Amino acid sequence: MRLSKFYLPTLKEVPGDAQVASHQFMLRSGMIKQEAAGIYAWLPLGLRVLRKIENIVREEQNRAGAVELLMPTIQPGDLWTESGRFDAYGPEMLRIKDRHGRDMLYGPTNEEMITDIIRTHIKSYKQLPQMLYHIQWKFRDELRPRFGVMRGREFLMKDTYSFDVSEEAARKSYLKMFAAYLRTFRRMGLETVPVRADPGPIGGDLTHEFVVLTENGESDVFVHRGLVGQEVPGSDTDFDGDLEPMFEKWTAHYAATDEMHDETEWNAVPDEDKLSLRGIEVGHIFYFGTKYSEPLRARVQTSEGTEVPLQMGSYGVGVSRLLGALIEAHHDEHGPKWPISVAPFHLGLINLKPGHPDTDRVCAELEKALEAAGIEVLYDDTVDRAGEKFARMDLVGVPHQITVGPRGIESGEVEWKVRQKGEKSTLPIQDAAGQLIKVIQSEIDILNI
RNA sequence: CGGGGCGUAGCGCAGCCUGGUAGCGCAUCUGGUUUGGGACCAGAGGGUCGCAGGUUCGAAUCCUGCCGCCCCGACCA
Repeated sequence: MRLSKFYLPTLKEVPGDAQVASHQFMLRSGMIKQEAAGIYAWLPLGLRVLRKIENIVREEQNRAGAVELLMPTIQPGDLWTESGRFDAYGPEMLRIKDRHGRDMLYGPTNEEMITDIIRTHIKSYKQLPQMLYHIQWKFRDELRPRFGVMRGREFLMKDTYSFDVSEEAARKSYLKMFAAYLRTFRRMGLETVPVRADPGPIGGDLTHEFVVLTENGESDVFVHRGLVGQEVPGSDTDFDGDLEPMFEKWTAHYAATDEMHDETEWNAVPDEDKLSLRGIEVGHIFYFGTKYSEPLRARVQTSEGTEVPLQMGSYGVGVSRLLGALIEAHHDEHGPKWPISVAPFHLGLINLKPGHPDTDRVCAELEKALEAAGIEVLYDDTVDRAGEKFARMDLVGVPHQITVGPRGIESGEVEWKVRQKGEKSTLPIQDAAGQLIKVIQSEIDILNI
């Protein structure tokens, strides 16, 4: 991608109303533009990252056996009256009336609708289990949106719903998602910890939050050190197999958010194993039994011929929130440091002297060779000053950056900077592309667990 | 929703107290000098001063109402 043809409105100054690093960088690097409190337009750069995150989430859902569908953002109020949540949900739910005066709403979640979709066609235990998900925009009219996309009112969420005939079967579905989430976040270069969670308005007894540990997250988290840095389930995981050992391993130690914190249990943890940090919740999984299937009359016949309500669970990932969480977890004073799997571009190519024939030629050749190998290149072909180009590339946060100028060409070299490490070195022009392809490809492979 | 603050050019802000028809920095455009880590000189364009009403000869400035946005708290993916 040539920068001269890309819409990348970067800002030198920090917008006044952005408090946290991730919000500031997202605005400054031209990823998003605020349109109202908690409502953002996704500019080209931001959308690239959003899509990458979305795709990782999608791949891992598919791997775990969930099937994608797409439900509407606007829902009829009827379904929510049926479940009793039309009144129970409160002012967080954006209610709308259509031209006929019918109650409609912008969906804050989809338990009712998915149950409606399932109940129409699923009548037998033989059709179970079912696990469906979609990645769709949600709206929750928060009292106080803040921190940019980390607490927006409109946000992109992946929500999965599982349907089983029995509690034991439902637990298996729950564990599939538990494993899928560990893989999903790790593939984005995030360290998350599953913590005991508050069921909240969705309800249920078996529930975990997946929390990214950072310095300035939203909530306090109390975690046993033993949970950090454990190996996540591999790509060879048999999701239909026994996931209990995995689950035990990840829930063996104490981990809770402040609202579920138990001082007595916490005090039993040896001091040297206590990690008291801030966390950002990026996923939340629930098993809630028949909470919705009962009122919505979603039932199946068992092998004994009796009729039972479906056992359900729901599983959410804050896709848009992950952008904020990722920047909070990986940045320095100049900008984000994107893990390669979610970076908007793999590599930034800086042409120090556009118009200089040799420099232009070398840049074009590098761009072509890299892109042919599947490397996503942001080629800065503008006539801006060098300093501005470097600062802007840092703001974009590309993992790798190469700089090409007449001086380097004379000595047959290009400068190569690795953002994560802040290291600079040089590469011979002749095999610069080849080496970069190898390095980037291996980095991609490392995260592609 | 309780408490606090702020709305003036794309962004960051001054001017408001003490009314006289809008300014600074960055960004943008033109010309020139520069050019290897956020340049310099000269010039230019861009604003119904959040909206509505009131006071006044005259309102960004004073008064009233409304809207929007931000912060703290309560609440939450």
